[in-house]
This record gives sequence, C-alpha cells and structure tokens, in this order.
Amino acid sequence: MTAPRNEGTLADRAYRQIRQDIIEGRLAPGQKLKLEALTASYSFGMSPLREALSRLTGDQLVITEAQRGFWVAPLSVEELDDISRVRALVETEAVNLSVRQGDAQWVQDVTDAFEELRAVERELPAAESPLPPNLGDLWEAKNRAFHAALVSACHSPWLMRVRDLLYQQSERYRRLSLKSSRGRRAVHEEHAAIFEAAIKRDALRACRMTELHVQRTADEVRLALAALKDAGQLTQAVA
Amino acid sequence: MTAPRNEGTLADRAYRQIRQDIIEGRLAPGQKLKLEALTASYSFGMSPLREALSRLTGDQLVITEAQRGFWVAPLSVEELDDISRVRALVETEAVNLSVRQGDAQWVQDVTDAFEELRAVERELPAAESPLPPNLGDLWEAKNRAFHAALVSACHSPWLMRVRDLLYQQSERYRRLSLKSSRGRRAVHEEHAAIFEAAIKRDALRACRMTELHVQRTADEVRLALAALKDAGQLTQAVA
DNA sequence: ATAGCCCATATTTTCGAAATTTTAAAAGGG
DNA sequence: CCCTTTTAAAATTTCGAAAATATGGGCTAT
Repeated sequence: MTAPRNEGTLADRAYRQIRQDIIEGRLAPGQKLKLEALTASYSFGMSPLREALSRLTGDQLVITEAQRGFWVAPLSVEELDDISRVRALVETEAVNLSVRQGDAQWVQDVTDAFEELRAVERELPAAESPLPPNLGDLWEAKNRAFHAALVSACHSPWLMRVRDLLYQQSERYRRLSLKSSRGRRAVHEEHAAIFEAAIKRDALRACRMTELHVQRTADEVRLALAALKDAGQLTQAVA
Repeated sequence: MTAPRNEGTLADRAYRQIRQDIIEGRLAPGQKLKLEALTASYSFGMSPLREALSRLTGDQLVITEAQRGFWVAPLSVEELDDISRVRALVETEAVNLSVRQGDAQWVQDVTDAFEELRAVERELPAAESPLPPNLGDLWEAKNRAFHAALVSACHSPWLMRVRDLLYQQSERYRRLSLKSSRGRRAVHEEHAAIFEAAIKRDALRACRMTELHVQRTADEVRLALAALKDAGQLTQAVA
C-alpha cells in the first residue's frame, strides 16, 4: 500500500523532494537555488541535484538561465489567471470523458474519495481562522485524491499528463491562500455539486461545476496573493 | 536574424540536438540510448548528456527507468490518437483566442507565414511520390511557422507551453508519414481554409477547420504507422 | 532439459575536483 | 564625480573516475 519513499535513484528522490518543497512553499517563490547550498540542506551531491532541477524546469516549478543557475519559479496574479483558465479547459474535458466512460469501479473510487474529503471538510474550522498546517496538508491530499479520482476514467494519458502539470501548479498557488487564512467559502458545497453530477452521469453539469470550482478557487487565491504582495512577502529571497 | 546554434551550455545544446534527432527520426522509436555510445556520436560529456536526457523525459520524447537508463520514446497508434485528440482541444482553444485577440501585426504575420507555406506547397510533388528529405524539412518548418503564427496572439503562456509540447509530439509522428510517401491529400486546401477563416475573424470556423486538419493529419499518419508496423520497421533498435 | 545461482562484464549513477563563467568590488581614467 | 576596465571571489558547468547496479552466460542440482 505505502511505497517506500527512498525508491529510485538519488536524482529521483531529489526531484520529488524539491518538488514537494516548492509546491508546499518551503522554498519561496523567486528564491535562488544555489547548488552548494542545496548540497548542504538536502544531502544529495551536485549531480543528482542538477538533474532534479533540470527536470523541475520542465514542470515550470524551477526556472533556469544558462550559466546563471536556478531559481524557484515566481508566482504572479497573471500566471494564476492563466493557469486557471487553461486548467479549466483541460480539467473539464477530463471530467467530461471520465463521467461518460467511468465504470462501476470508478463510481466506487469517486464515492470513496468524496467521503474521505467530506470527513476532512466537516472538521474544518470556521472561515476566518487560519488553517493549522497539518490539517491543510491533509485537506490538500484528500482534495487531490478526489479530483484525481474524478478524472481517472478519462483514458487519455496525454490529457492526464497535462492535467497533472496544471494541477501541480494550481496546488502551489492554492497553498498560499490556505496559509493566509482566507475565508474557506462554500468549498464543500462545490465539491458536493461536482460529485452529485458526476455520479448521476450528468457530464455537462459536472463540467460546469468543475469550471466554477476552478474559477472560485482562483478568486480566493487572487485575494491572498494580493494581500501578500501588499505585505511585500512575495519576492523575498529566503536564504 | 539567425541565432548561433552553439548558444547556451553544453547541456542546452545536447538537449536541442537530441530533441531534433528524435523528432526528425534519426534516433529510432524505442531505441536504447546508452550514455557511452552517445558521448561518442555526439561529442558531449556524460554530464551534459544526462541532463539533456532528463529534460527530454519531461517532453515525453525520452523515457527512463531508474538504474536502467534511457530510451527513445516509442510510437504507437494509440498514442497518436490520444495526442491528436488532446491537441485538437488545445490547438482550437489557442486558435480561438488568437483569432479574437490578434491585432494588425498578427494578421500580417499569419499572412506572411501562409504565403511562405503556400509557396512550398505549390512545389510539392504529386501525391504518390515520396518527399525528398530536405523538401520535407522545409515544409515542416513552414508548416510549423504557419501554425505558430496562427496561435501567436492567444496571450496565454501556459496554453502555448502545452500546445508546443503537443505540437512537438505530433510533428514526430507526422514526419513518419512524410517519409513513407503517403498521399499528401488536400493539405493546402485545409491550410487555406484555416487561413481564410482566421483572417475573416471567423473564430468558430477557424477552430472547426483546425480540428478537421488535426484529425485528417492523424488519419494519414495512422496509415503510415500501420504500414510500418506491418513491415516490422517500428520496434527496430538502430545501433 | 530447466530452473536457480554465481560470477564477469557492461552500464548507469554518483562523487569530487577542474575549468569556465558570472558577479561584484576595486582601481584607473576622463 | 562618474564611467569604464581590471581583478578577485563566487557560482555554475563540465570532466574523469569510482561506486553501485543491472545483464547475460555458464554452472550446478533437480
């Protein structure tokens, strides 16, 4: 059930670990990634680290300039909007295909994932209080699993690949708003609406609800992002 | 006008060169990529090569298995169909945005690119004869430039990134059918139809024509692929 | 024969240092 | 005083070899 997390080459592990650190915000947007410093904080050699960073540039989580090294990709409102629009396009198509093609097992998987998500969302504190970090991590995991289950029957490896890329990006943005204690709005109702439509095989409605969900999430993140920008928290270079 | 092709780090150059060799078929689908052999044929050291191959796995042009090395990504009819469907989705959205937002400069760029493509397509030999390699390269370049010009006003970096990824994949498949002397059908008429609609700002028609174009290209490649598969040319490991 | 094991070889992966390039500060000239 | 050039330091990139891992062939036991 649980895959050992020290699988694969050192480069693989470095890739996964740094990716997580970027998505979860432990490495700050725009931060310079000096190889020497990284060999110290992670305990990988330079070769695995370089390989990991190279691969992360493909995910647009790291940017690079020849001979000048690597940086954590910056965040911006413009990119948030761009990602959200493209993600709406791709995710709705994946949902559409999945709802139309999903078999009984898919229904079961989606239902299970939804129940687990519901359980977590029931425990969420009121809108204004900031979310404890580990609760945030748990919610992100269940949220990711729910959306992944939804599209799992689309039977299109390429659509999935692109979707995963975009999901990853949006998760990175979303974690920002989790920390900065935005109102958590009616997120569970949105999930419930998607779930209901999907189970009823109402593909059109499932798509519309998904699109709305992506848009509203973007709206929430946009507020958090603006607040951080005012506070000057965004371009800070954390050592 | 012409950028020197020995720009960037060795890893950058290796990346571009190998990518081109895969797309243009000089490295065969499924072929094992042994580091030692690559250091010999290209004259890069192992480090730049490894970095290049790592980055290419992100483009899905190379696949890798931990501790077992790298292979040129295989081709298959299933993947061709998958890529074509997703590409139709993404490319039509990009065309749609571009047609609606493109300014005078965009019209000019599209027109220029179309004229250059027309000039090449006028010279194309009759449907049954195989295309000479350099004519094929020229046509591919003009075709790529035309389609790139079409979507250049979509103003969505992420849509473009995804589009480029898919275009690259489809070009790799398409080159297969160029070599194997398939009928070249009415490809110029398809381009002309897209062009006309785009210039007239008929976004819906431009999208429909683009979708048709992608589908028909896939149909043609599918035939070529089936022919190669029968001939057993596909999984051959070229030394 | 055939499956399983062991060894030699081939290959990938990683390390540590050398070479190259950038950066930033100091020196020199207008 | 400011701008260019020089120089030293810092960082990236690359190389070459060592370490780790996989592969394939032959051997033995069943």
